[in-house]
Amino acid sequence: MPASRCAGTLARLERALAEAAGVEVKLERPGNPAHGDYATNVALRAAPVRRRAPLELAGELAEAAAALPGVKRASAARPGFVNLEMTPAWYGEALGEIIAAGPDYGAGFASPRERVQVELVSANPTGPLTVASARNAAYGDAVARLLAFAGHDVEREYYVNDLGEQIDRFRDSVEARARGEEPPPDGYLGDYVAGIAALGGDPVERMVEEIRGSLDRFRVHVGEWVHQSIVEQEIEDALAALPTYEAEGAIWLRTTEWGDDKDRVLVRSDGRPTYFGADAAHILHKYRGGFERLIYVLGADHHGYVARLKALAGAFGRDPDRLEVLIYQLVHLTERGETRKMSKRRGDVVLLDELTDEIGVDAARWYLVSRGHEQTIEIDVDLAGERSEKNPVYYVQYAHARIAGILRNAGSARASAEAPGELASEERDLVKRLAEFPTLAEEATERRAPHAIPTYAIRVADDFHRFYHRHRVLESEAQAFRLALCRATQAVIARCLDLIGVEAPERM
RNA sequence: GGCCCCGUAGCUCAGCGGAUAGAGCGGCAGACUUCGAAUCUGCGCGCGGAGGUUCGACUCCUCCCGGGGCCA
Repeated sequence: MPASRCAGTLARLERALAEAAGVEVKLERPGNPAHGDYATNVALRAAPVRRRAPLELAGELAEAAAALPGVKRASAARPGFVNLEMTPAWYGEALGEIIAAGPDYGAGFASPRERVQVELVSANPTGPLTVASARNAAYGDAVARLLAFAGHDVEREYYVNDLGEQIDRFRDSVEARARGEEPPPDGYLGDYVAGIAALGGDPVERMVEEIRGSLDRFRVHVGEWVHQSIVEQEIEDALAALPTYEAEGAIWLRTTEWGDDKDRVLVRSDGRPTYFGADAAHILHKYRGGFERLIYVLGADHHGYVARLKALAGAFGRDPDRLEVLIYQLVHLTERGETRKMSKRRGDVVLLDELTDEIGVDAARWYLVSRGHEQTIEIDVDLAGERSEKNPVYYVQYAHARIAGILRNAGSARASAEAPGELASEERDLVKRLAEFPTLAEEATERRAPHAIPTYAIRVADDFHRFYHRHRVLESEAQAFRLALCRATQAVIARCLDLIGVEAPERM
């Protein structure tokens, strides 16, 4: 575990304690208020190394901690915790730092900064995007936003599979509609086919434009649209750069050397590249774009691709760990308690556009990203609309709007982070919550786990609403401090919402 | 047959080695002449099972049971 590189008041306290203890310190918020503002198990972890009794060591560390600036009281507790209580001045300092950082609070923790490409969605352009792609988009885009917030140089890519049997079938179907005929029996039957036919021009490019429109409305802005037909022109270069071998008339890559369970064919005996061959050319294309880290966002049905993609990175002489494949579990749709089967070809799918029309972009993005990506999501089609009213996203947005209202009423009144004496427990809880944000954002980024953001945002809103109900902001003795607290809370909520592609309204 | 994901409150899910396991929804009972009630307050003997590692396990390891998926 690398030591946290986070700036911030909390991280500084951790570093000071780490110096005293000789091991890394991670402070946590104890569930029990009697255990103080912060606690650490550092003595328990250090005791075996130091060959000391944990409680005794904790006692010494507590003594050292008590001497640190900002620490009001420090005590040891069985079996070896060190509990800390902070001074009002420390809270003022912590809040002041959040205000000073403004929208950049918690940002810029990437080390080293890298050029990163996130490939997301990449659904076949044979039809509109479905809710399955919606999860890919919501998750992949949130990861990309976190990486950018960290300070990386991030590009979003959509890989357009514009070759192959499905594409031929799609073109045939559109052409049939254009002639006023039914699509062939194995063709695409959805209503959108006639719409594409009416537009004229290349059906695949028309479809790609539709997809781009859907993603833009979903606030996922793809920078680079890479076509398979273009990328495949680089396959000769890829073959030259890879340690291939020939067998049974085909060209192979020994992917087993990098942990795949069998070698893979790049070019068939008849000279046509396989899908894997196209992947090789595609990866070469990415490396030529100067990316130091490649991230693929794929559905669980693609988990078999992980080993071979990483093998390609290794075969190109790159570090396989810098090619990440993020696998998210699938979205299941239920209707009247029954699992609904979808087929893009048959046209009986639930579309991304339908989902956003039904419940709105904010609720859809929140919902799709608030579950862990390794968790299957169930969407009940019947309840989707109703669920949107119950969506916690509104709870969080309401906190933001409520603060906006207070700040409007405050006019030009002075805000100051300086603590006006002893603070109420609700004020301390809120500051502590906000102080967690840099660590939380860094962990969410490193784990590629954006669902931690909405979970945290609910807690922030929770702490704020509680504070609001028990204390007046305006015309109170502590008005200046509380206005600063409001501003900091609003900034953190806005940032959380932005990281998952949700709007932060001034009014609701 | 091999591989991947998941079993936590009635439902949907957080929790990724620490103290008394938390939210939302649903249910019950309260709080608006006060900065926005889309809010707040109170009510919950739940970690699928069995071993193991550890001072300490929802968390890590093994096996079993159950659900979903991929490949063969």
